Amino acid sequence: MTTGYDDIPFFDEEPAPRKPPAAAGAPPFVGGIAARAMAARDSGRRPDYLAGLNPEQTEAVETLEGPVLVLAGAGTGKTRVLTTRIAHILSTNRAFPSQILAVTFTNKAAREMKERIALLVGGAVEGMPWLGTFHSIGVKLLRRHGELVGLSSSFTILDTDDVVRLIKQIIQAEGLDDKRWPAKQFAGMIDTWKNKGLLPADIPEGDARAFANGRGRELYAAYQNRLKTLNACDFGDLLLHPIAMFRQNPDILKDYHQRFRYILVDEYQDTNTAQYMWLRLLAQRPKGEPQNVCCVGDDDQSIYGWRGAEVDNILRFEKDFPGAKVIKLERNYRSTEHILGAAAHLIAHNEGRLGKTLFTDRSDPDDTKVQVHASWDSEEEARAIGEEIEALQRGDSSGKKHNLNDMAILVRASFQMREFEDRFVTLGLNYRVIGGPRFYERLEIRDAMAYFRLVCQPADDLAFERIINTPKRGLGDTAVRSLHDYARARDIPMLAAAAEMVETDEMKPKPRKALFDVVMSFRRWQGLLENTPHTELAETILDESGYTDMWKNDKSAEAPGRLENLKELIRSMDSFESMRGFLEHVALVMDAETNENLDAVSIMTLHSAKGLEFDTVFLPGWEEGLFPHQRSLDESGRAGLEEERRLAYVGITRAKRRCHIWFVSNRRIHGLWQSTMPSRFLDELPINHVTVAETEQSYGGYGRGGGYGASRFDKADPFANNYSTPGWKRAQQNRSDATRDNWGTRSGHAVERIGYGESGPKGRTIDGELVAKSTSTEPSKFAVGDRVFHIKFGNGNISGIEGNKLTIEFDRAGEKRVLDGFVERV
DNA sequence: GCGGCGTAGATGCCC
DNA sequence: TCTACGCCGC
Repeated sequence: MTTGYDDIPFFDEEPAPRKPPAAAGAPPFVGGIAARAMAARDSGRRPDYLAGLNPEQTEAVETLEGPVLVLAGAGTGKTRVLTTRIAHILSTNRAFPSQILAVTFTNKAAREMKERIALLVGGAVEGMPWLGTFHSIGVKLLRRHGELVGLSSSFTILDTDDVVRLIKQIIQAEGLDDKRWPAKQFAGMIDTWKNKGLLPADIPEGDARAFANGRGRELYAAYQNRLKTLNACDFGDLLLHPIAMFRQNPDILKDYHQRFRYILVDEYQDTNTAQYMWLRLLAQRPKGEPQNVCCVGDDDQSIYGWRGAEVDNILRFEKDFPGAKVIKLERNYRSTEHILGAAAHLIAHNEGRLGKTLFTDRSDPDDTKVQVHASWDSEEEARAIGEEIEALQRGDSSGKKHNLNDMAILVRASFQMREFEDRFVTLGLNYRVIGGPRFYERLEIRDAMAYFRLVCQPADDLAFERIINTPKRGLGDTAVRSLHDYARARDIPMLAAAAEMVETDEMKPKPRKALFDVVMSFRRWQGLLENTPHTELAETILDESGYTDMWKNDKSAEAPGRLENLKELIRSMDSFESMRGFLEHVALVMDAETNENLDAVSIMTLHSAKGLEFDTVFLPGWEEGLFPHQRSLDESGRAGLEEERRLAYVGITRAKRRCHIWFVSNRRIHGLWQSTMPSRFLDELPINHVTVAETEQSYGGYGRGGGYGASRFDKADPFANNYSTPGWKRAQQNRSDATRDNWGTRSGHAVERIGYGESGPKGRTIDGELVAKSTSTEPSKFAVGDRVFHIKFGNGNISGIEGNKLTIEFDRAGEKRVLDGFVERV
């Protein structure tokens, strides 16, 4: 039994776990859990949290010593194992929460794990300081030890947009043509190198030569230097700097070795080389000491090879960690036999697997086979899926009505979404789109953040350049260029240069005055940083800088929404302790809240569907070229095909009860109609778990065999229908044009765009929800002055009505514009 | 400082 | 075919 781990010396700022006044030699307590666990043990009962685990899961939870690889198939209770394992470590007093390193890939996963652990151990564990994404843990390490790699603790995290702008500057500064050598492309190259853990000195000759006439390495080095002077990091650095820091400072690494008694990694199949190196460093232990590393993953769900993930990491685990125990979780708790059978048969076509086969022992009387459907073109596909959804909504064969929330359309590529959006808007069917640009990528949010960044981090030149003339202050290109030159010549940040320059007469009086005002403002705000509440400061900054006024004076349609977003930004700062903490959050976390009260079909890519599950899943677009995607095949050959197949596997295994696969004969690609072949994956589905849906449409007869030969799902007989005539197509076109002007016919039809910032293809964003523009002229069922209730904002009074959009003064949340469908009269 | 026009590019989007 | 972006002209 361990004792005394609370006196590890090196984290002064972090309160050591409280040590209860226990008798000498007694184990430390973690809240009341230990007591409960011991009581359970002493009474001969297993602790509650172990109840209900199957034997493999139990083994994965209880094998705490030594390296463990848990191969957890889709729907086999992976998260449960991870969280229970942590709960088990905690409640048996093997470690304090702060001694467990648990890494996830997404903030969402981290959040969910925290919540579930809290549930398991009765909420008695205050947080888990080292549970987070690779990147957020990287930030934490760098805030502590950044000076060892040349970063002060206030460093900024740049997002891809900042990075591209910075690289562009460097390319230009090097006298290169930034059109011939696009910054975006080079940013991508740097990202690839960093994923592999390569610093400028390490990159392969060929790579170095490939860009800017052989100056790739030089530019990469210049970029890294520039980051250092900016006191900034890109995402890759959040992994690479800690690696360098650990390598150069073995004593610090050793401290962390002592600290982290247990290491857990989720989604191990998605780790890239840099993450692997990072993990190896932290997982090292002196000979004879157990490496308590537990990696959880599924090689069959590795779908991020294109962004540097190395499936090899998981395939090689037993070699990397000698003596590793491999536990397979194959008992599936999610899907029906037919769905699992279809998925298993498909994925069996991949080579180089560790080999798992999912099974379920729950038989389901109305287990339906996976259904394959054919449509003539993508428009008909959207229509057919829409009908299927509405049918389920009305009630299935047994009369059961289904919620839209239990259905999802999972596409291979985001352009496929549009067709569904168009269709659902005309149907008035609620949907939500998940993915795409994020809240923090909105223009106004980025501007505001630039102000905050510069206040917290005066060396942040990128932020400075972003806002120096926003709002317009008459500090245009000329002024910025001379500031830039001045700063470069003296090797000081631009804000500092500005402060100096206003003391000289290098500038004309007008810009000089403007610049002087800016400099003084920033001085003032910096002075307020320490002892003003940060939300108040944020508001002050946006008001005094004239930024709020800029949007207030803006007459464009987006302006009110942007002001609303700024308010939302400030509101969301409330839950953070400081402005710095908030900045970090926004840099790392980009989640948008979903409105769970809205019943809506989810539309998302297969990639973003990983980890989710739905009763009914629609998988459209199973055609050669789209799925598997041609580019994947071209770029990565067989490996690419296998990754595509894993993607198909992920798609099918998202379904709990019903899985509908669709393919079309004609799809518009880059604007051109092309006739398409059914995906080879269709032929890889087992006939005994799949049915070919009889076509409901007038379109007659795919699957008649013959013709093109190879596939069971052969192309439709082009003469069996009249949809291919130019006239028909024109009619279709007219129809969709007409609907485009009049979509949102059903008042209150709600569309939620999660993660989408700027207005989507249509409509506008009101309070984060993209709302179909309604041309409805029917009188509102509400009247000005009505007292209403909104699930998120509470009670309020209607102060204005415009179609189906209400302006409401909420008692607590202030003025909001919401759709009438979201409120009810009280 | 904007709007109009021409051009390139058009998987995936985590942190 | 659609779009996003950069450049140019006012």
